[in-house]
Amino acid sequence: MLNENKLELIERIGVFHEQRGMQPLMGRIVGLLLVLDEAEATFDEIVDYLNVSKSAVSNALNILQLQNHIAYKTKHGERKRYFYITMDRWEEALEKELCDISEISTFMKDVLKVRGDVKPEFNHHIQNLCSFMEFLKNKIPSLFNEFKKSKA
Amino acid sequence: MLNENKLELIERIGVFHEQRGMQPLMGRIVGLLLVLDEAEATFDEIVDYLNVSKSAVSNALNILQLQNHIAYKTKHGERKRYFYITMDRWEEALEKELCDISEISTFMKDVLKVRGDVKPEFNHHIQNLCSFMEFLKNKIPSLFNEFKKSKA
DNA sequence: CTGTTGGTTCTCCAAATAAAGAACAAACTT
DNA sequence: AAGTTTGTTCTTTATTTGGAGAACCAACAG
Repeated sequence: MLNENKLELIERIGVFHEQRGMQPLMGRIVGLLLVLDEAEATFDEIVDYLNVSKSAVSNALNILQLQNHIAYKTKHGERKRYFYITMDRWEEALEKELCDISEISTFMKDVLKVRGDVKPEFNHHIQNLCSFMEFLKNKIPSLFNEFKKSKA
Repeated sequence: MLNENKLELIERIGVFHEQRGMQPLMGRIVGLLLVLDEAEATFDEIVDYLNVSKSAVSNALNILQLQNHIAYKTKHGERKRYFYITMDRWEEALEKELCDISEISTFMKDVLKVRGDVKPEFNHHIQNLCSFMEFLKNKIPSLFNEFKKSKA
């Protein structure tokens, strides 16, 4: 059993991810795998800790794997899968998030294409937003670099 | 009536926002207000263009206003409201989005608090993620500045 | 005060989601 | 070959969501 702190934190993490489009159980599994000291759990452990059905866990784990949020390893002599969060790739995940946002500019460009010139100021704001998105996207790698340097 | 291009673009914009947690009609209204040459529409126009019920529009418009995505103005001698996207504040909106993401670090810090030291490497990755989030958050204002300078 | 315009609120319903549970299957054990 | 472990898949079900439609209301017009 998990203590109250951990349980509550799992729920918070669950809700956070839920609000970004994950289905509820997926977010909770992410929370669980973050909170467990060993940072991993088997299928059955997940079922027990979160008190949900096997089918729900099976489904959630598969989606999480497809989205590269988790992976699993096996241990010698065991058939069980040990699922864990691919924390070593947080940069990738975060970069994806950021690029995701800057996807706004792809459709904003299309907005500009279909808009007439009745509201030049409005159009100009859209232009600016697009430009900034470009700017930001290009900037991301150097942000990571700069960060790494500041750590060294 | 809107042409095929605009209609399709409205749907794309709708889906984009839907995936980030807006209810369907809200996203479509945002699309409509972006795509219309006048960049504004009355309540009834929205009902007609999108072919939905007044109740749905009323509800969606209220939420969009609460979230500061849209606003309305009135015109002399008319009672009608002209709703429009507050495009002049795209920086604010974007900054909010970015801060929203970096909210990850608030619960990641709590994760570190409850985690033991069994997996120091895992913990270290979390540390790094948190640090980068801080770094990014602090960097946002100077990114806007740098962008403005590059435009001038 | 009666009708009209512009919008809101309330009740109901259809569709989508997400999970339960049971049956199933593959791989390994004995 | 009979059972166990480790999941998966399929069917059913409870809950949530999102929008329709009608009744309602406030402001103004004649």
